[in-house]
Amino acid sequence: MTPPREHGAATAHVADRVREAIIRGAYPPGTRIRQEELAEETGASRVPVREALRVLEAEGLVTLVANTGAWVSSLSLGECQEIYRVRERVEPLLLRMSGPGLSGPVLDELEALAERMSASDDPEAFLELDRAFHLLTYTGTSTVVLTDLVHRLWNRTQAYRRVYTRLMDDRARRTVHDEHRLIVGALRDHDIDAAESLLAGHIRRTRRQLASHPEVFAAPEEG
Amino acid sequence: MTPPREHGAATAHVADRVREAIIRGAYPPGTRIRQEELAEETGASRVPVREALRVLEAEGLVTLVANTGAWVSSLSLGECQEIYRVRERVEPLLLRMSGPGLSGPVLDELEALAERMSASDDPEAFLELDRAFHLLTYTGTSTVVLTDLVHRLWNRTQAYRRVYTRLMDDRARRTVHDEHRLIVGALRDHDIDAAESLLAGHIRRTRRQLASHPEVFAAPEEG
DNA sequence: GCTGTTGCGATTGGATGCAATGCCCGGTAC
DNA sequence: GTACCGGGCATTGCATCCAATCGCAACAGC
Repeated sequence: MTPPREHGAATAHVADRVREAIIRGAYPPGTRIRQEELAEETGASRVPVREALRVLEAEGLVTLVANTGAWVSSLSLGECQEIYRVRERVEPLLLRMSGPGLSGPVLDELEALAERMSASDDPEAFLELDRAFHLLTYTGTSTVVLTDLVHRLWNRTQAYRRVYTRLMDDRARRTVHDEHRLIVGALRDHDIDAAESLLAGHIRRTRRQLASHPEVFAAPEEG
Repeated sequence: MTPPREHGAATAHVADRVREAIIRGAYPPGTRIRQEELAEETGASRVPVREALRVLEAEGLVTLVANTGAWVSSLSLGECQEIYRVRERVEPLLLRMSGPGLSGPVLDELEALAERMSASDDPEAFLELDRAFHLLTYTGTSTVVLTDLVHRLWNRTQAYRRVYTRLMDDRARRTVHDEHRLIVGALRDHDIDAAESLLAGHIRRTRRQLASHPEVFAAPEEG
């Protein structure tokens, strides 16, 4: 039943699994993570589990307290705004580097994603397609530092986007779809300046909307 | 001789020590890091050493290869340029948030640092004072995400700044000093827009100068 | 002389066991 | 009733031990 994994991959396996679970929403912010549990679930011992937790801590996804335990990181509204402000500055740069490298088929796929998004009204689908859309716009470059940074920023805020998504009204959704279509259009036109500034505005607007919903950051009741 | 450290701090202790050594230049890029050696040096066992290496890997300071070993990370010219481009966008933002929080005494200290820098002509002193200067300009805010990001970007590029510093001629140094003084001036005037754009130009110029010295990124001979 | 191979030593990866710490709960004093 | 204290248990932190892997060097074949 347990496929024999290769030697030297246990830590990465555990980290990948937990990261994925956090992003997927299976482990919401504040969730306690117990080493032994994780070890059992992943079929590893506690040593690679602990290394994985250190990795996730450095990524900002997990918070470790010495001699006490590990929890899925929570963000305050302020910290989340900080991340969005960084994204406002950094993602347009990444888009600038990526845009010229996006092939026709990828642009078609972006358009399709934007279309599917506006067709569906399931918040979880919105969340997933939105993420897929933006991250796909960043696949036109092989820059590693910048791409990695942006992925991390997305990961850290994913849980809060998930909650916020459920609060969006039709008008807010419409605006997002419009912006997405405009961004694809600018990319098609090779108007990278326009794409960059559209994206900056897109993120900035989202940040401000998020700021008007502080209830997103209320710590959920223990249950 | 070995002061009894508190329980639960071994990993952090090892990580701090290695990070400091990398920044100080004691471990240049490409240096092999052996677990047992480190364990002996720090008085810990290999378990916390391995956790520390994972942390440093996530910070980009160390490169781990499974079943093979750990090395101090090297940057290509391209990767370094990437980091500088990120810094160009992100540090002005941090300065914007920090500037209003800088007290009079801190501004005086910044001026003193800039002065000491232009007085000395030792490259190592230049390096250290430059770092101290910029990081001090970021102490006026309690933002944690952004501050941490900027520190990491500085850490990853420190080794290359060290090499480049030795290649700078008088004109290049003069320019740096002038820019530093202008930045302090703008901060004193509470002209945050000016400070931001001066800083962006400062980083951008450095990036371009660095790009014209690709020899900085040549892998040193094995020794 | 050069190339491919095989075995050994060095090093890393992971599991287990024990020590240290913190938390929770019951008890007690006020 | 509340606040403080102490002990047991759950959990984490770390050291030791063993297995897996890699690199290198000696050797055999051509």
